[in-house]
Amino acid sequence: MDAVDEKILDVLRVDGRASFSAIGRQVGLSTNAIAARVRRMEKSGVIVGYRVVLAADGPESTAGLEAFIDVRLDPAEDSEAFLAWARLVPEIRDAVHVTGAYDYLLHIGVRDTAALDRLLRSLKKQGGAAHTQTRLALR
Amino acid sequence: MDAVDEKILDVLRVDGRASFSAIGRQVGLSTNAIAARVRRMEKSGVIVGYRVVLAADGPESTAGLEAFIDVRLDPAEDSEAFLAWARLVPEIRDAVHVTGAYDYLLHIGVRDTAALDRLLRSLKKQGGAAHTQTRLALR
DNA sequence: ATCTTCTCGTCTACGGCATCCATGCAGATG
DNA sequence: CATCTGCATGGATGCCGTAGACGAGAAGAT
Repeated sequence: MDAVDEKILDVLRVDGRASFSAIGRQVGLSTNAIAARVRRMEKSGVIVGYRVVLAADGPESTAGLEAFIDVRLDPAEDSEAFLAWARLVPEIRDAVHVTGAYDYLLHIGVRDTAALDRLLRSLKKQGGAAHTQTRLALR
Repeated sequence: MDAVDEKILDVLRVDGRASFSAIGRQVGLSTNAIAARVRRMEKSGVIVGYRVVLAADGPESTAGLEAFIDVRLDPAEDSEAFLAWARLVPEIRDAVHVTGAYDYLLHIGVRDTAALDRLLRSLKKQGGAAHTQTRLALR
């Protein structure tokens, strides 16, 4: 993580699909050097992933519904894998491993109850949640 | 925005750098068809952009101890008064009125367990909490 | 029914991009 | 001094993205 890596991240923050050669032109390095650096940051965990930003379900923009979801994972599910998955779901603002009867506490923002329903389904199907409990925010 | 577009977005939500041909393989369309659909969604504003997701962007990295406290208020306690009190306590990052068995969910950050103990005491004495349940964050 | 037109897909060709491998070059280490 | 390691470049190769030509199906007018 040096100044060049920061420059690369600056580019990727604005355009997550920027090609390695385009990044290279901006920071003054070859395509290969950029690819190697990005690979390294992906492996070391600095870069968690990439995601599309949508107008429809941005966390703040149209979050009509805010909620907290307690999640108990399936015993077979890997905790790290769940966290990695959760970070890539735009509706999930934050996911925290906590003590108590449940494993994770999720802070989420969705547009409506239909979106909440979809999120809960994918939590069980793709996230590996064995049991969930949802509490709506009433702010 | 039909079912195919949704499928494309599902892929891009998980991997914002997925190639058009890779998406095409998953949804059963040609590279060209995917590119055209993505272009259309970008132009129409459904897709705002693409961002890299960094590990360092978490809201964390501050206090030594982070926790979530479920609070059930004394029936005599006024909800608004509790909120007003909570806002003045620096350790309380956020207080949200929620549905469920408890009234409020507090997100707090303290230096150590001693500070947590002090906070819990004042919650009951000055905050008017009838019952609390604390879950430590394990990040 | 036929023709027009619009939409949305595939197929093909070509230029650009990513990847693999070889290489050069500094600085640290024996 | 020799060598190892990290990090860059440059070239070869194959995949990806783009653009244009073309076909299939739906809707509407004559």
